[in-house]
Order: sequence, then C-alpha cells, then structure tokens
Amino acid sequence: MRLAAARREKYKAELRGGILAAAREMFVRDGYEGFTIRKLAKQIGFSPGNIYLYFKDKNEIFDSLVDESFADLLSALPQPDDTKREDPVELLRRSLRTYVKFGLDHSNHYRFSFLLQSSSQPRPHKQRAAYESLLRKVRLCIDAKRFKANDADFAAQALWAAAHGITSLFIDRPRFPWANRARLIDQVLDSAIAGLSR
Amino acid sequence: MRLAAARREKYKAELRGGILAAAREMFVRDGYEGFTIRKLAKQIGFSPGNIYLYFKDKNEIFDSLVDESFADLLSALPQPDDTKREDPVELLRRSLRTYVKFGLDHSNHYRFSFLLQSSSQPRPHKQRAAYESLLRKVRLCIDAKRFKANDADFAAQALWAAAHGITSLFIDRPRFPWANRARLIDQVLDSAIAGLSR
Amino acid sequence: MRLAAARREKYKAELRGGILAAAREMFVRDGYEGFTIRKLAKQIGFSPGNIYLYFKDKNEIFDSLVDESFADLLSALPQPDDTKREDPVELLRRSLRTYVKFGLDHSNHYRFSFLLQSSSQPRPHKQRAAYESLLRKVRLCIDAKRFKANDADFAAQALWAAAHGITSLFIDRPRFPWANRARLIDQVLDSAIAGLSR
Amino acid sequence: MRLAAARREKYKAELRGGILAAAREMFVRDGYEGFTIRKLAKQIGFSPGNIYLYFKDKNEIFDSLVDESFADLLSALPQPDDTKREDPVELLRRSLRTYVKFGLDHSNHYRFSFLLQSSSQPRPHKQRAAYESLLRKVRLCIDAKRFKANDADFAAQALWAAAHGITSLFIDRPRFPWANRARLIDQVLDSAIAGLSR
DNA sequence: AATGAATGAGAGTTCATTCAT
DNA sequence: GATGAATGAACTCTCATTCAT
Repeated sequence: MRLAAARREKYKAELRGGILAAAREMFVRDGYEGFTIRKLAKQIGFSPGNIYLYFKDKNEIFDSLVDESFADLLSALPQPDDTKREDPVELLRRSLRTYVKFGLDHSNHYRFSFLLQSSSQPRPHKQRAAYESLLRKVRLCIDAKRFKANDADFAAQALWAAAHGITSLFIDRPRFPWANRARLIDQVLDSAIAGLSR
Repeated sequence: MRLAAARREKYKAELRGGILAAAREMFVRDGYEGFTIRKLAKQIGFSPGNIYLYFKDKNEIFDSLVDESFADLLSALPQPDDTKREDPVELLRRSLRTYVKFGLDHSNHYRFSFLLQSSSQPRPHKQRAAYESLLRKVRLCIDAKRFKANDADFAAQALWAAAHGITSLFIDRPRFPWANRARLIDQVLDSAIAGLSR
Repeated sequence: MRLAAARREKYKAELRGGILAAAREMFVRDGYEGFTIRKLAKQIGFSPGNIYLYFKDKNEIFDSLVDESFADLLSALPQPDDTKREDPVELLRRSLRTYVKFGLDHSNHYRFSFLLQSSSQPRPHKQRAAYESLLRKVRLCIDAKRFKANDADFAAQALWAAAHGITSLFIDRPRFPWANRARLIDQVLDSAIAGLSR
Repeated sequence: MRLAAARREKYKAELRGGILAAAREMFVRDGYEGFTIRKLAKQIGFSPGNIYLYFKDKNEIFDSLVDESFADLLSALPQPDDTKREDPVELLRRSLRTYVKFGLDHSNHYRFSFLLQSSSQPRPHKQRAAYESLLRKVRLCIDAKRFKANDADFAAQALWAAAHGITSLFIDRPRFPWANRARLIDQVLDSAIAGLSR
C-alpha cells in the first residue's frame, strides 16, 4: 500500500513536471495571454479539465515556472562561500559570465525570470534574490578596495544593466547578425567591471 | 473634386492618427492581448466596425505603431551631418545618451520598438535603421583612431547592449529602488565607451 | 435617419422583450441554475454571444424579470384611490382576491416575485412595495374601527400568510386533487379577514 | 459470516446516514444546483467516486433526504390514537401548531418537504401521507359536528394553506420585520379554524 | 471497499471580424 | 462613410460520472 501510494506520488510529480515543461515552451512561444489551458492540454494529450488536478489555474502554472526558473538561476550562480581564496573581482566576473551563460543556455528560464510579463502581479521578491547574490559579490570587491565607488547598489546595478543588456538582446533577437558572441559578452562585462575598478 | 478628395484624404489621415494615439496608450497599458478593438472603438467614440475602414486588422494597428515609434526614435537621434566639428567619441556619447533618454521619456515608443512582442512576425528591418545610425557614429570613432578595435559592428553591438540594458531595466522595473538614475546611465555608457577606447 | 433610428430602437426593444419572455419560461421550468444563456440563445435562434448585446449577464436577465413581475403585480392591485366610497373591508377582500388571482393567472410572475431564489442577493425592496400596498388597505379598516387590533403590520402579515399560502400551494402543486379552487380561495381569505374583524 | 455481514450492513447504513447529514446541510445552504458531489465528498473526507457506492447519483441523495424529512415530519405530528379523550378541534389546533413549529424548528426538513425544487420529478406520494394525517383529524371534527362543512378535503386544504403560508413566509424571509411570530401563528391558525367552525 | 485520475460536456463570457442597412 | 447587430470560435473553469488500480 505504502509502495503503491509512493509510486503514485512519484508518477504524479512526473506528470506535473511534464505539464510544466510543455507549458514553458508554450508560454515562451505565445506569451502569457497567448498561452491557453486548452492548447496545453491538447499538446500533452489530456483533457482540459484534467490540468486542474495538477494546478489550481493558469496563473499557478505561470508562477510555478517563474519560481522554477529563479531557483535554477540562483543555484547556477557561484556561491559567495566558494570564494575564500579567489580574487573578488575575478569571482564577480565569473558570476556575471555565469549569469549571461545561464540566460543563453536556458533562455526560457531567463524569459520567465526577467522578460515575460504576466497579467497578474509581478513577483519582484524573486528577482531580488538574484540581485542580492550579485550585491554580495560587489561588496567583496568594495571591501577589498578594488572598486572606486563605495556604493554597492550603484555598482551592482551598473553591472546588472550590462549583463541584462547583452543577454536580453541575444535572446530576443536571435536572427540579428551578431558579431562573435563570446567576445561580445566579454567585452560588455569587462568594460562594465573596468569602469568601476580603481 | 480634386480638392474635396484631398481634404478627405487629410481627414482620413487625421482619424488614422487619432486611432493610433489611443491604441498606443491601450497597447502599453494592457499588453498586446489585453488590447481589444472594442475597447479602442469605445475610447474614441467609434463603432467597432468602423476601425476596419482604417486598418485591416488588429495586427496592422500594432505594426503601424511600431513603425511610428521607430520613426520617432530615428528622428530624435543626432544626425551624422551635425557632427562635422564635434569630437566623434563625444558625438557617440551624446547619441547614446539621447537613445537612453528617448527610451525613458517615451517609454511607450521604446516598448513598441524593442520590448513588446506581438503575435505577428517581428519587424527587424525597422530596428536595423536605428542600428545603422549607431554604426555610422562608431565608424567615425574608428576612422579617427579613437577605438582599439576595427570591427565597427562588434563595437556598436557592445554599446547597444549597454544602452539597451539600462534603458530596458528602468522601463520594465519602475519600482525597483534604483540608485541615482542619471549617474547610472552615465556610468554604464561611459564604461562601455571607455572599454572600447584606446 | 431619425426614423430609421427610431425603428431600430423599437426593434431592439422588441427583441429584448422577446428574450425576456423566453427567459421567463426557462427560469420557471429549470430554476435559476438550470437556466443557461446557451439554451436561451438556442431557443430564440441567436448565438450565445448575442444575448450580451441586450443584457450584461445572466443576473441582469433574472433581475429584469423580477422587476417586470413586481411591476405587473403592483399595477394589478387595486389602488387606494379607488376606495373613496367602498367599504374598507370589502376593498381589502377585493385586493386579496386580486392578489391570489394574479398569482394564479400569472404564475410565472408570482414565482419570480415570491418563490424563485436567485443565487444573487435577494431584492426585498421590491416585495416591500407590494406589502405596503396591503398595509395601506389594512390601515383603512383599522381607521374605520372594523378590525379588533390596532397593529396594522400584524394584521397585514396574517393576511399575507393566508393569501400566500393558498397561492403558492396551487402554483407549486398543480396536480394535487384540490377541492373547488375558487371556494377554497374565498374560504381562506374570508377566514383570515373574519379572524381580524370585530 | 452472518455476523460479519450484518456488521457490515450496519456500518454501511451508518455511512449512508453520515453522507445524508452532510448533504442536507449543503443542499439547504447552496440550493439544488449549488450542491456538488465533490464538495460533499470533501466535506466528509471521502473521495468523490466513493459516494457512488452508496448512492446511484446526485438525485438519489436528494430524494433520500426528501423521504427522510417527510418521515421526520410525520413522526412529529400527533397521532390520531393519542386523541381519544381530547376535544377534536383542540387536537387539530395542536396538530397545526406542531406542523408549523416543526417547520420552523427544522427548516431544512421543511424546505426539503415543501419548498426546494429538484430537477427530478417531484414526489407527491410523500406529501400525501402528511396530508392524510391532517385529513383524519379534520374528519374527527366533522364527525363531532364541530365544523360547518362536510367536505373534509375542502377543510383540510384550507387549513393547510394557512399553515403552509405562515411557515413558508417565515422560512423564506427570515429578515422581514415580522410582528410577534408566536402571536402571528396563532392568529393565522385560529382564524382558519374559526372560519370552518360552526 | 475505496481511491483519485481522467473525461466529456457544458457553463458564462469575451473577442475579432463581417455585413446589411 | 459609418453603424451596430450578429456570429462563431475561443477562453477559463467546474461538474457528474466512470474506472483502473
């Protein structure tokens, strides 16, 4: 009995995951409003009503995806604990590159985290965690006297702008004839860091 | 007859402009899907069917707004002709500031130009004109040996990333506790330029 | 132009009336929840959406019917002005008979007025007008020293109970083997009046 | 085996009773259409499908409740056997008061017996038993020459109308500013009886 | 005996679009 | 040129009911 229940739990969790995976594709392809429960159900071979056994409503699906994306982004970012021996500016550079790479490798995640707009309330508290992670690393640079300014928020926001700029352009305009992307990323991030350094 | 026809043409063009102005507000306020022809018609005191005398369908309205926005952006940007005496790097800096300022002052235009996603195909040829304008100014810097690299596209794209990053963050996250915005803009743009300069 | 507009107005009002008539049947047959916009539309040969050009939503249809029914009931009741020469007790008796007869002759109206329950808020202010009409006539009897009690509300409520009892039983149980209905009505109303008289 | 079977029967009957009790609450609170098998199952901690082991469908639940309510009403009414020494008119008065009191004290039962409308066919044979009980007591009055008329049905129906009128008004309009309810009941019932008496 | 996943039908409602007037 | 009635398709969501487990 226990076993059967556990197996069922697992099966259900897998289905939930499958639904979310399909939903992610469709949200990105069609936008928040263009996504419909019916298309989702058809896509995964369910009846529309069945979706509601797994999610309360359309918004809960969207929110689950946003949460998932932020969790993945956060866990991809280098943790400050790693840093003990590392030069703080290099840690920062590595973090920003990771951020951009994550965005490009998981563009759907990045869209959910920063680009897609739901009609429901935005969820700024999620973005804050990613921002805080950046902020901590900036503080290390300031503490090590490697940055000109003292204002960690100012510096973090300047860096975020650079990282977000290059990431979102690459994601939103995949057909634009970009120059070498890897070099561009380095150019943008390095310039932003250099502009803050002593 | 000719005269009457001309007057009618003019009247029609005015009406078209009025429809577009109202539509712009609504698209930005409600998003692409939240915008409805009925609400638009009500707003301007027309009957729903009447809209179709001026626009083929909802998408044509959207596309017209995108075109209009790009035209406005382009005409706001400093023309290369202005530049004869100006230091090319300063002209570039001024252009990028203008770009960002235009985005913030006319965030609806910027949204239509670079942020909103319609369900129709994107219209990359419009963006290209804005990019070309930037490219021309970058070439002036390269020709004047003020930039390290020779690759104008590479440099222009790095600068665009910086300018787009700060502009889009400000527009999309108006409630984020930004540090001093004017200084942030300068920091981001100046770093991007410095990173390219000899 | 004026003429065409007026004709259209009239046509629209007629359609509204037709919709209401069909809706009344269906509400009575199926109850509030059993009534559906779609069935209504099918019944009158419209598309479902078209109903919404005439009524905001299902509730507005229901409320319109309730209002209509109360208006009809009120206008059927004898007005106190009629009374100048009439014996007040006879006026009262005549009013109560009219009330019952109206209920039986227009049982759908009576259902909407007093029996059907909508899921929305009830509309007691409508019933109050009918009650007030009864109250005025009771006061005439009291003023003329024809009733034992002074409490007009008490007397009116006792009379209402009798009239409502016989009306609602006849309407709700049409197949019950009632004795002679006309005599029953008189028996019930006369007893209620006699029970209050000196 | 027999024993186990009997115990199981008993268990099943208890569960049935528990389901009905919860269902009664919900039918009265939410109306016939507002009642859903899912809410019922949740309320009693069962799975929706499980309900169908005890009841064929939603309608059978409703019908069972109606039956139950009529049985309770009937057993609350004074039995003719009680009467031997009592004045028949007083027995009748007592019965009618009991009827009204039962309705007010168990308004859910009364609703099921006489007010709620299911989408299924009504069940007139149940009402008949309550009516027969009244009829028997009326006959006693007629036999004792206490009533003017000979027609027991006629008299019983007039009395039922009065009793039903006051009961249903009190139940359906609990917020109406009724005069003293106990006195109103007596007034209505006494008048109805007096109107039949010699 | 009991579960709960699944379905198919249907609810109210809104929309872009068409077309007779 | 302009209207507004009308449509048909789509939407989210809920329900009674079934059935494999």
